[in-house]
Amino acid sequence: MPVTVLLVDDEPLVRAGLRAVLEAQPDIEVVGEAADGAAVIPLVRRLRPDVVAMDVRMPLLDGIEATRALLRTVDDPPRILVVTTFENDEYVYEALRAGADGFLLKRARPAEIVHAVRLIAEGESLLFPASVRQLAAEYGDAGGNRAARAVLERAQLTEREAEVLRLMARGLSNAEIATRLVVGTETVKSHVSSVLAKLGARDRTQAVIAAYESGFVAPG
Amino acid sequence: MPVTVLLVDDEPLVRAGLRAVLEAQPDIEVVGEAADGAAVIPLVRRLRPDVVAMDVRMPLLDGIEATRALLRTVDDPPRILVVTTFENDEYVYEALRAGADGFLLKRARPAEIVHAVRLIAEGESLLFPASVRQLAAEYGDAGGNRAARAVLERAQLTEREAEVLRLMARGLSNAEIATRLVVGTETVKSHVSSVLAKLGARDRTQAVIAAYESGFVAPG
DNA sequence: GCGAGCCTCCCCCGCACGGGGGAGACGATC
DNA sequence: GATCGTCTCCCCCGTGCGGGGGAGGCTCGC
Repeated sequence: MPVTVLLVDDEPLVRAGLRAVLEAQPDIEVVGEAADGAAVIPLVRRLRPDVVAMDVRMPLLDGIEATRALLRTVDDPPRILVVTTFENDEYVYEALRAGADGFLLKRARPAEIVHAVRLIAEGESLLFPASVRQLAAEYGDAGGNRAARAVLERAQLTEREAEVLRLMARGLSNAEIATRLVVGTETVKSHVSSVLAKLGARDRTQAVIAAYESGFVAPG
Repeated sequence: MPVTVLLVDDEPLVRAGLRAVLEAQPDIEVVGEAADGAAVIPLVRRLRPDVVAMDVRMPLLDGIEATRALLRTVDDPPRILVVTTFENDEYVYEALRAGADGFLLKRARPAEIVHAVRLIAEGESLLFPASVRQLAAEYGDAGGNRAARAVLERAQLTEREAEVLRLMARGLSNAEIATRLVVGTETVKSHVSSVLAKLGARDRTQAVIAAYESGFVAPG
């Protein structure tokens, strides 16, 4: 069964673009569109999409409020992928706090967009978009850590996972962490994988960066 | 030809211990001992050791001053390995600033001591002793970043290496860094290796940690 | 002119890492 | 009692990573 997607954006052009990109994939199906946040809830109830790709900045009801409303009022709500134009849009972080599962730049390449939808649909997070952070930093991002903070708030690491992340952030290898925690390396790998998935990090380096950026660990 | 080592420590017991550990190695030779910093310079001139393993806290002339004096007055000075009892000894960081090449805990296991001497002799740095940082953190290290700061001061990264480290600290892979810098991945690997060597880091994760701890990159 | 340092690229190679599965044990919750 | 989440451990497998070499071209300073 294909991944079903509902597009929510006030610009028809963007909706058309997303539709074209996504429908080119055999395993992704765009089941509906909405032009503003207010129309989302009834549509979700009727169409039951797996993923809602939602713009943040919209008239009437913005992406943040729409996200809150969705999660509050709909049973078994869809996964929410926030779409934004700007790499350092504080609305995005608000949306993540509200419960969105990931975010995506409109200028992303088609392959990235497709990848993001698939990941989100699989229940993964998409919270460490390196490209976003790079761009943000290049443009003098003064609040990049807001994103990371939102990440860890939403990450919901278990106690053990948090412990593992702390040790990763001290530079320990999986084997060293295993020794330290008196468990097998396979166990550590399992925890590390969970941490990476929850943070949306690709590798341990990115996870450690997220830990620093979020204040989960602090220099000094 | 073996690595020649001069031991400098005011405690005979420590000297004897280091000698026993080091001389057990076929490729390491202890060529002399000194009980305080003042005796070091003439001994170094006469014995020309590859490595001086030097205590920091000594009567008359401490390890910091002895290090400064050595580097100032001796041509082709030996590599200096600072030996310390305490994991968070600010004298050590002073010594690193003065020009020491690495530091070592007295409580380290023999294999680690041997390893440290060999590394130092080969011209490598030993500036990211994870064990030290771990212990320091466990004991409530409030100034652990002093060590890291000293590291980067001494690391003497080239412009390119610094650039690569910055990108590593943004979570980029070697391939991504290569694309960004418009060079080959082999080139990036070469720079990364240099960075790791200069920082005494074992892998990119540790390098990124050092970057954060030193303030080379900052969260937010 | 010549060397030193830097940047660039190349080779081989071992291994830790991370993805993708699964599975048993335990406690809490329903 | 059944279910869920967590923690634990296991398998296979591809590959990015890092160590170990080397080498050519460039600029700078002696």
